[in-house]
Amino acid sequence: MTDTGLPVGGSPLQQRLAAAAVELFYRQGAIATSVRQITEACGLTPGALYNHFESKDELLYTVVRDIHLRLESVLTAAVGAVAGDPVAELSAIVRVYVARHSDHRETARVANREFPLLTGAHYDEVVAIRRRLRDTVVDVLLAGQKKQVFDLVGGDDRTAAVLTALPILDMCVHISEWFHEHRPLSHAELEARYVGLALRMAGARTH
Amino acid sequence: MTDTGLPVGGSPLQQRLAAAAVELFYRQGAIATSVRQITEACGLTPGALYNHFESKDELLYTVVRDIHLRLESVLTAAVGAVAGDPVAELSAIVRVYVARHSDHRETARVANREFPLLTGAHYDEVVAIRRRLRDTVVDVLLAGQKKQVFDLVGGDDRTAAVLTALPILDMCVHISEWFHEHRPLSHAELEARYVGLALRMAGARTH
DNA sequence: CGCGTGAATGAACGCTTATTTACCCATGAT
DNA sequence: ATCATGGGTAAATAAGCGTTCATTCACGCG
Repeated sequence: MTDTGLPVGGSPLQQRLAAAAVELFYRQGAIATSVRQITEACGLTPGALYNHFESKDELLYTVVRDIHLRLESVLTAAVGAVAGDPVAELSAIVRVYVARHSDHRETARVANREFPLLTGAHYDEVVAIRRRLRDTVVDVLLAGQKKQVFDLVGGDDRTAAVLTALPILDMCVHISEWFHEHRPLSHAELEARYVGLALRMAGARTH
Repeated sequence: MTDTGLPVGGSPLQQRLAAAAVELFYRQGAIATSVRQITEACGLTPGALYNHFESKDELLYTVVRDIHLRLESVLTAAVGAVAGDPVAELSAIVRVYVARHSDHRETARVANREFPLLTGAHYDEVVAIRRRLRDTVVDVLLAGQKKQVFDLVGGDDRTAAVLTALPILDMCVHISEWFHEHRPLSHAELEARYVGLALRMAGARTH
């Protein structure tokens, strides 16, 4: 199963347009990318886009939402596979995030940088997904704290868990900002190191 | 000494224009902000901007560069004040970063989000500052590793130090993305928790 | 064969953009 | 008193934007 991290729904041409849009959004941002550029990348003229998407905004929404949903689906699968063991759950979360933000950093970066451009219900929907993603980590940390396998900085309340979850996610998400293929580091090794960092941040008991 | 984190050089009107630009760039991004909006915020018409800046691009460059230089100056002062003690140096770095990215998060966010828009020599100059900022952290980690007060994840080479410095900076920098005043947390407490996290990540010996 | 349909086209729309230009007016110096 | 100048304005410019429109083209079905 090859997983490019790109949106998968819709007709073949919708997929090609979405892929071209992601590529361009990644390189120059969504605002600076014109409908002309997107369609030209598919060998079409501007008007053709409107046979497949309602507007440029709806294309952006589709792309950003699908990337988020895809991450969520991969994440819940990975966490579910080791349910009940907070250390394993946190490790799985970090591995998924690192993989997606180094391997598919174009899509990841587009989703994270451009989602604030969405408006109204579209924005709310994506923000809700992001909150669910964050809460997944918070819940794992709280469960680990309760089982005394974690020792969070700043106490054992929810605030402490949030203020540990956010930095963990921040450091993983922003791999996509600096990761370049020429770095002499395999993805597996990067995952291992970040898992180590996250476990330290959570105060995981070393045994 | 009130420090807004805003650019300070230039004539009074240049400062007002720069401050208005930062405010607008923060809320809607530099590309989506028009010269009209910037000058209107100062009670002027668009053409007036060109009496004080060569172009919109040069205004962006000035703003972004000055914010970076200001952070660098504050940072080197804070590190220099505790030179020789890696734990204190790392703590000072994190405190400066947390303070600037929660207290002055408008300027911080503008600098971090918009700097890729710069081109040519302007871009190179800002990237050079950012590299110096990063290397400051790397050097502190390496010094601490050598003195055996740190125990880095992944060994004691420079790669291990870089791969610890980047996550530490990432988590600090991106406070500006989620920090809102209504969070029930004082800046001092946020600093303390982030210092705790960073020391854990560096494997600081607890004594 | 002829028709319906989905999809692409090229041209135009109305609007906004950054920037330039010509002009005007106050201030301060000679 | 005169003049230069810095800094403002309104207006013009050229380009680009997202989007719409009438038209055409190619294809599958009765």
